[in-house]
Order: sequence, then C-alpha cells, then structure tokens
Amino acid sequence: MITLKDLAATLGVSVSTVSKALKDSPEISKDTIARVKEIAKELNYRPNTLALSLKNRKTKTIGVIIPDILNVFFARILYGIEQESNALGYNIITCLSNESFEKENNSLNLLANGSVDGFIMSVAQETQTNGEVKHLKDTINQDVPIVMFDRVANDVDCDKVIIDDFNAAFRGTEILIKEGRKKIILVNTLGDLSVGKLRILGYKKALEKHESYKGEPIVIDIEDDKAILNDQLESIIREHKDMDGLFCIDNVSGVMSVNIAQRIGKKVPEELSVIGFASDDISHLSHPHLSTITQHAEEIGQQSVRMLVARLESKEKAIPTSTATVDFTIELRGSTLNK
Amino acid sequence: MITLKDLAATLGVSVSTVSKALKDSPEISKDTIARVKEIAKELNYRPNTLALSLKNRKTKTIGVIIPDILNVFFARILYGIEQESNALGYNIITCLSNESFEKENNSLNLLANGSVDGFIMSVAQETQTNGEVKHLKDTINQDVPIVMFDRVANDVDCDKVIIDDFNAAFRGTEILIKEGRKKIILVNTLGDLSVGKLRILGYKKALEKHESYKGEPIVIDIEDDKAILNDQLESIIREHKDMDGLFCIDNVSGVMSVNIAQRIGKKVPEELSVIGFASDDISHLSHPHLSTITQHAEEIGQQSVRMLVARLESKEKAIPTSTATVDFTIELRGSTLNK
DNA sequence: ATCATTATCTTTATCGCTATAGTTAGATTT
DNA sequence: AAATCTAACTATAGCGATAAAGATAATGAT
Repeated sequence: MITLKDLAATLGVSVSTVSKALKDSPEISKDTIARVKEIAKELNYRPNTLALSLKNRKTKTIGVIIPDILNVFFARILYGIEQESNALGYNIITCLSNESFEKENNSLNLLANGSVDGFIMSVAQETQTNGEVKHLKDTINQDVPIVMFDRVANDVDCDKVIIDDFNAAFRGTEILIKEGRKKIILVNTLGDLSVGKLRILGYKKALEKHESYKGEPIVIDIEDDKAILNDQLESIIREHKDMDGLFCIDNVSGVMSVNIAQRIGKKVPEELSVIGFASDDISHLSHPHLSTITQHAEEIGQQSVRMLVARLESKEKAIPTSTATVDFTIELRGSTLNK
Repeated sequence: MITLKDLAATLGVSVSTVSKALKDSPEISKDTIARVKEIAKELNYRPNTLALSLKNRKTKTIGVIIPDILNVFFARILYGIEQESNALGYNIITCLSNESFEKENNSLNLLANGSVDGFIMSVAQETQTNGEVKHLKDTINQDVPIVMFDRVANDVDCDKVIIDDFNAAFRGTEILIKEGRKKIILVNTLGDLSVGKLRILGYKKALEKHESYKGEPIVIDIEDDKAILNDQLESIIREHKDMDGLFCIDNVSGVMSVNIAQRIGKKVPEELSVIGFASDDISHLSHPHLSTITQHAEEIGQQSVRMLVARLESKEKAIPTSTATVDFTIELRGSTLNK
C-alpha cells in the first residue's frame, strides 16, 4: 500500500506538504502541487480510509442487519439500501442475523464501536418473539443511530420505515369481499411477526366492516417450511370445500395455492379467488398469475438510508425520530375476478 | 464512545496500563487488572476496531462483490460467505455491482486501500463480456488477494471456486438422452456468461457422445426478462412440436416451461421431459416438480471464504493459487421420467 | 550497606492522515 | 538597513490502540 509517507520520500518533501498538495491547499505552490499529483497518480496512491475514519471520527459506513437474505423481500431491500448508500457516498457492512437474537446482538456490539456511523436493520424473529429491546436501546444510547424497517420494535424510539400492513391487508381483503366471496380464509405463514399480526388485523377489520360479509374470520396458521408447504396448502384447500376466497400473507403460498387449486379441479378465480403479498416476480409462476399486494421493497431500503444519512449529517444533534410509510400497490392479475 | 483514555482517566492510571490490564498482562498487578476490568465493563468499553486495524495493518474484513443480489443463487452464496466469515472471525463489506463494470471497478478501488484484507467476488456480466481484467490484476498486484467464484476471469491468476458446469450440463443432458428423447433443445437465458458457455458445451458434448441420439444440438437464446420470459418460452414450446426434451440452464425458465407445457396440453414428462438448473426451492412451484441440477450455493460461498482466509493468514506469502470445484447434485423429480 | 532484581507502572513511538502551529528565505515596506 | 510581511514549506499533536523501552520503588542477594 502506498502512503503519504512514501510519496513524501519519493519527492523529498514532508508528509504534510503532500497531504496539502493533494487537497489543492493555497499554502503549496502550483508547481509542487502538480509534482505531487503526478507521482500520486503514477504510484496509484489511495488514501487509507481507516486512518481517515479514525481521524474524523466517522466512517461513512452503514451497518445493515438483515434477518434472512434468502427472502426476496429482504434481498430487494438490501438492493435498495446499497443503491442509495452508494449514491450518498456510504458503504455498507452487511450482517445476517438469520432471525437469531444472538447474532443480531453480536453484530450490533461488534460494529457499534466506531466501525459504522449507524445501523439499518429489521428485527430478527427471535428478538421480536421474545420482546428483546435492550441491545437496541443500548446502541442508540451510545449515540449510534438505528433505522428500523418493516419489522420494528415499537418500544424503541428511533426512525422507522414501514409498510402500512394493516391497510394493505384491509384493502386486499376488501377485493375478495367485493367479489361477493362468502368464505374468505387467511393463511398465516409468518408466525407472530409484527407484520403478520398487522395483516391479520387488517383482514379481520375488513370482514367486520363489510356487512355484506356474513362469515367469521378464519385464520389458519401453517409452517413456513418449503418442504411441507405444498402439502399443508393442499390439505387446507381440500378440507375447506366451501372456501371461495383465499388470502395469503407471504409471497410463496399464494402462487402454490393457485397451482394446487387448479390441479385438483377447483377453478381459479371462478370457484376460488386468491390474493397474496409479494415483493418479487414469482406471481408469474402460477397460472393464472397471482393477484398481489406488492411491497416496494427497494423503496423501503432507499428511504431507510435517506433517514439515517439525514440524521448522521444533520448539524443539530437531537432531531426527533419519525416513522415513514412506504406505499404498496395492488396488482390484480388472473387469480381474482377483477380486471 | 468510551476509549482507553477515558478508562485511564477514571482510574488515574496510564493508558498503557489499561491496555495491558485488559489483556491480562503479567506486568500488571492482579489488583489493577481487576479494577480496570470492572470499570471497563461498567462503562461498556469496546475497543475501537478502526484503531486496531490501522495499527495491525489488517482489518479482519472481507470485501464481497455480488453481481446481482436478486438472483437467489447469489443470495445463497452471500449467505454462505457471511456464515463462514463469521465463523472465522471476519466481517464482510458487501458491494453490489449490478453486472456493471464501472461499479465493480469502483468497489475494488474504494476498498483496496486497507479497508479490507481481501475480496471475494463474481465477475460482472459487463466485465466478462468486454473481457476487462486490468482492474482485477491491479488489485491483486497491490497485494489484496481476490477469490473469484462461479463467474471467473480465466486470465487472472487467483484462487477460484467454481461448479463443474460443463460436467453438470453433460450429466443433465445424458438423463434426457437415456430416456430416449429424440429432440432435446437447450434454452439459454445466460447470454455469453462463462458459465452459460460451459453448460452449452456440456450439452453438445453429451449429444455428440451418445450415438443413440441422432439429432443436432439446438440452442435457443432468449432474453432473461421476467416480463417476457413466459411468452418466449410458450412460443418455443408451441413451435417445436416434436421437441421431447428441454434443458433449461437457469433457475426460472424450467419451472415456467413445465407449467406452460402442462397448460397447453403437452404432458410432462410423458411428451416432454424437462430438466433445469437450480439453486433455490422454486422447483416446487411447477407441477410436476422440476428435476434439477442443483448447485450448492452456500458451499461455494463457504469455500471461497476458506480459501481467502487461508491465504490471508498463511505465513508464507506466495502460496500458489488454486481452483476448487464444488459438487452439484442431480435431483430428479416429476418433470423427468426417471425416478 | 551496596548492587542487582523484581514488580508495577509510565513514556514514547507508530499505524496513516490532517489540522494547527512553527520555520525559513526572500520580497516589501519605511 | 532594520522591521515587517508573505510564500512555501516543515514540525507537531492527536484520532485509539499497542509494543517496546524507560522509570521507580521495594525486595533480595552478597
């Protein structure tokens, strides 16, 4: 690695002259500036970011903690985070918590010591289930700001970026109701994640609000294990012969359900209308294509970065925290009647 | 942020005493060690990684450059990289090149100045198409080692981790031949990526080798654009009425093809046998499920980390580079006759 | 009692960089 | 010609941490 010292030695001047020359300081003669820059280019000098970070007490680096990178929703968010970070001159250090509290905690501790200027994260499932928040609060108290997205801890005061899951599910359910469906079932693959709970609430609220709908809400919890997902869904579809509306709140079970229903002779959308949540393009993998409530995952990532950077670069230190809501869109395809 | 200096001030001792105490140095009395540790814990002291990296001239950080994080294959590899890095005590800085040479180049330049100890990367499509290698060689010449995975630059001398794509395609094609298929078509969605070329070669070689197969190889290039993939595939299936074997070399078109064929009345696997490449679980999204050549993506990531860390931590500086081949497995499901 | 030895700390230098505070020699002022 | 100024540098300190070298007092050896 080439350092200022090396350049100084080659040129026979002092280190500080080189440093200043590279910054076009008026203290240095044009001639020297030119010579320094030439040799710097020739030797391919690159300032050591570490040293700069140490000196400036900021790293221009964001720590990102993703619960599950194999989930396309999160992959897309990471994509958005990376894009926007880059645009604003920041790098990202990515950590994957794999839904584990311990890994999440480790990552925070490991990086909250000057390695990153702040965090962007979605809370791990385990953390959320156990209601752990101390590690999050501690980090913030050490003056390392956190922006949470999607899965947020309500009792932690920090910037947040969320989808209006309640409303999204409400609107999605309404579509089925307005088709005149009589028995609309919600299949929950999200366990007790905050977003899942909100979606279930939205679904229930919609059924409640529309007097035309006579039935009770039916929420069926199943496991999000790809090996058995198919079988679980098939059982549900076979058992509930009179089900004519199906609301799936993840991004795989909807596609599967359409395919299963078609195969076992339950016509979609005539006999069964299906709507799902989506953050990727697999809606094309069912026939008919799945109607979805589409989350703008990249936008969530971008927005998170913007909020964090705004805080990091703001002059006043104590801007109040805020929560941004990113829009969703409803994309109707062949699995519902509406077109 | 709490520093050694802070601890030293609180305790009324020197900075180096604190430093040594925290490392249980025999130079420091047990009593002092205890006092130091106690206050360090109380104030939640965490050593500044930046300062350590600067001092030690190593960062325990790996730069990872991923061409396309929305591709599940790469997401899985990242997953493997993160896991193994973590296990070996390394952090990762993730950059997404989005298949662009410029972004790839920028990332290398930005980090190859002491910010990372080495890189793990897959070459961007643009880089590969244009045959750019200078930036890669430059980085290595600056003593920042690179491990390339999957898409590798043949004329760069560095550690590599690959799938034996040629052999994988060869074996996959053989399965169709042995079923007695008479017209086996390969659909290429990978443009001129190195891995695509190898797979096509393997396919051709298999047809050539088996004298029982009379036809010529047919390679159809289509675009990997999700919006039109469906239509493109449907056209192919409709046009080639006598096609009875279909080899898809990415991880989506196979699933789509099975679904399309079934829908338009071409029975799978009786009239058309389909096999695809896969790195994820979408094979379950077709009916019958897609038979696949499965890449062990996580393993590729893990292996890459192991090779890089071995080089970084080796005493001798000039270990010769090597290329590791990660196994694939052939998983036969319902889209082929074999069971 | 004198010198060497320990135990236990402190000082200093260094990693690469920058900001601040010197230091020259030559030009300008009076 | 002495005093002042300015252009163009150099030296120093500090970011946080550590290793090497130095310091000091108490202990032990002879």
